[in-house]
Amino acid sequence: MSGKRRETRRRAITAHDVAAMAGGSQSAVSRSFTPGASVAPTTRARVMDAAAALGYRPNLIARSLITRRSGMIGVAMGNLHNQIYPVMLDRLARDLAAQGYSILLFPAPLDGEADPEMAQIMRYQPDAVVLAATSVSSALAVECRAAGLPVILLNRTSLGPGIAQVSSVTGANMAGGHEIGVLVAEAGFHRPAFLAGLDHASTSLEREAGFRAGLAERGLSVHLRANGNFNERDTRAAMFRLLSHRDPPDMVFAASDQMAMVAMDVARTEFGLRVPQDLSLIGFDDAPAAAWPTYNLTTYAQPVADMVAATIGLLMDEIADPTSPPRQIVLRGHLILRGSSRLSSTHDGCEAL
Amino acid sequence: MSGKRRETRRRAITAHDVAAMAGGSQSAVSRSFTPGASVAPTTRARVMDAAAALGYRPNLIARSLITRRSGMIGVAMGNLHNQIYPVMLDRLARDLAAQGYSILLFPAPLDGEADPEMAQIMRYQPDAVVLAATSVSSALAVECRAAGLPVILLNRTSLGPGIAQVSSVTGANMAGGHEIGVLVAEAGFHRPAFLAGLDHASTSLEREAGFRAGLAERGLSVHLRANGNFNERDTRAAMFRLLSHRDPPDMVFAASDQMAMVAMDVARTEFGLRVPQDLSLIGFDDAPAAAWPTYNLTTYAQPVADMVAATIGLLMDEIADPTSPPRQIVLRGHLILRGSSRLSSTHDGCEAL
DNA sequence: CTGAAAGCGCTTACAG
DNA sequence: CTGAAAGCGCTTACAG
Repeated sequence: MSGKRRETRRRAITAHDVAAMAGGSQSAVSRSFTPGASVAPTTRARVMDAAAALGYRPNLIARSLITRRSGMIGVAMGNLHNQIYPVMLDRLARDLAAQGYSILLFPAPLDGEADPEMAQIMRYQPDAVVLAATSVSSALAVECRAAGLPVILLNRTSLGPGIAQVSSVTGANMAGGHEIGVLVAEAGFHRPAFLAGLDHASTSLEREAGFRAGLAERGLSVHLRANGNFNERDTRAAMFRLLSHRDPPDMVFAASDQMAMVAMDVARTEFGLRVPQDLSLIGFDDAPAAAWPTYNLTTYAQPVADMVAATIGLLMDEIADPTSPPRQIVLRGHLILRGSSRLSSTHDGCEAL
Repeated sequence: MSGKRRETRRRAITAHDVAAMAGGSQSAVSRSFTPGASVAPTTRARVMDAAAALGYRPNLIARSLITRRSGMIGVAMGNLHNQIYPVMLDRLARDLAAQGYSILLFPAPLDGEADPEMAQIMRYQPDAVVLAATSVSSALAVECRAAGLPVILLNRTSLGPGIAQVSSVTGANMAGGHEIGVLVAEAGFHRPAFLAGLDHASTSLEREAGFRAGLAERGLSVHLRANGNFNERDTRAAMFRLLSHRDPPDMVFAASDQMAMVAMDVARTEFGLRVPQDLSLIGFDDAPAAAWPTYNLTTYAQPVADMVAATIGLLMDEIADPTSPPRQIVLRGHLILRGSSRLSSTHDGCEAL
């Protein structure tokens, strides 16, 4: 009768089955599962009993076709090897689950264009999209938003045209870099170096800009600069160049903890330097390993929990009203002074920025 | 006319719109997007032109309702703080994407029961489920499989009843532990300790069993044992207990690299021990940080790429034919001798196991 | 409070 | 090769 393919995947239990068992209509079953719908309590009870007996749960795919709400949030994430991202993803997934949303994960390339794959994700009709990867173009983000699909950039901002047209949540990259720059200058360093990430990444650019501004305020400037590009290989090479320089740096500020840790390994192992006696190192993020005694890394801690909370807040607002104006949220973190740097904590921060 | 709610989310472009523009039926549009469907090349060309002009892409939610294939794979993952899991997830996501599948991510609790949340995921009708967390019960896995939903356990096996009813992919935990046990005994250690993970986790149990067997073959046994439970706090406490013992271990084999690294930090920082002169440390996984010079950790490398490939292979087989018998795949890795342990590499492996 | 009916956007026999 | 029609499993006006 039902000329099924040879698969034995048994036909799923539907609302009709429950209706038959409970002695009601399919509509009644649907209403019983809809909070606030008008059903007699006795009817709902009968339906729920039947549903429990049959193991019925409404099919969310079918529901989303009619409600135009999938309950899924597309998340694009590139560099899962940088500890801070799994930490964010974990938090995001748990907090979204608490609100009844699920994550459709989209692995973005580390470099290059991710837009085609991104378009594929949209075919699943996510209720919103979180972009925590640099490889999805700002242009696409702007386009999504124009089409009424909420987009939140997490730990990045949009550069270029349309910059203010899409929402973002970031740590205080500029302020953090600035605070570090000021402290470094005040601590008496003379040859500060910046270990940059990818040059098109807002995180790296903003941290560098803040760092340079902070140094400049105290009459210092970046002595050396090299690109680690947020990956291990380039970071190692960059550190080799910096430390092989005829006039090597006395401190290195890395655009991420992940790079700072690789930098420390190179300094210690390949150049026999003591940290912080011979070289001070500072990172950014407060990745879990930064606190491990072996690294004991001075770093500007990003407020991950707050960032995720803000992301979800924006998400919910924009889902509720797609016309709500985009917002750029910048959340202050705090500097954590650890043993990898000779720095005093006397500085009182820089509220001015 | 179309009494939309106040949201301005503009009506999506559908196959009807494309049909109207291309001058054909909605069926023709659908066929044009279905590889191998019978459409005249000229018709398909007209449709594709119109689709491109309108920016149309078939709605996968609607498609999956009728095809009963969602193209989504549910992935339950618990401990994203253990580096090996993000690495696996990244690989899994990229390899699945290459086959046209997307990941619906489900953050499993680190301990306790994840079954209710798991049931929620199933409402999205995933084509299969990958469980890489210990908190989803084997009972649920068996149940899914009975219902025709393919389930693959990744980096864990099913314990208890129904053990052979669900597919799994693991590294050679037993063989790896065994190889380490034999080498440790041959290297002349006298007081080996085992730093265990969660006692209900198959990974920890199998690695321990192998280790004990290897030691026993050479007339040695585990001198001390403590539970780190795969988290930092318990691991630190466990190491304090082991190293404070009146007769402390001369080597520690940890059930994961993540624990081994915490153990190394405690040994060095809190007890002033030199590694490996005063204490040898061995881990399991070959997490990225294990190779970093600071840790330079001897470890049994899990073949992550192979494990992911095998998982996808099983997935595809079981999706194609849900009646195909479950398989348990165990993939050999290899021991990587690094500086954290005094071990010789003369041992020739243990093919017998 | 309830059921019959329309419809979400597709795929797929079915009959030309 | 093509179009009209049924139907995937739901939600939601609509009329009782």
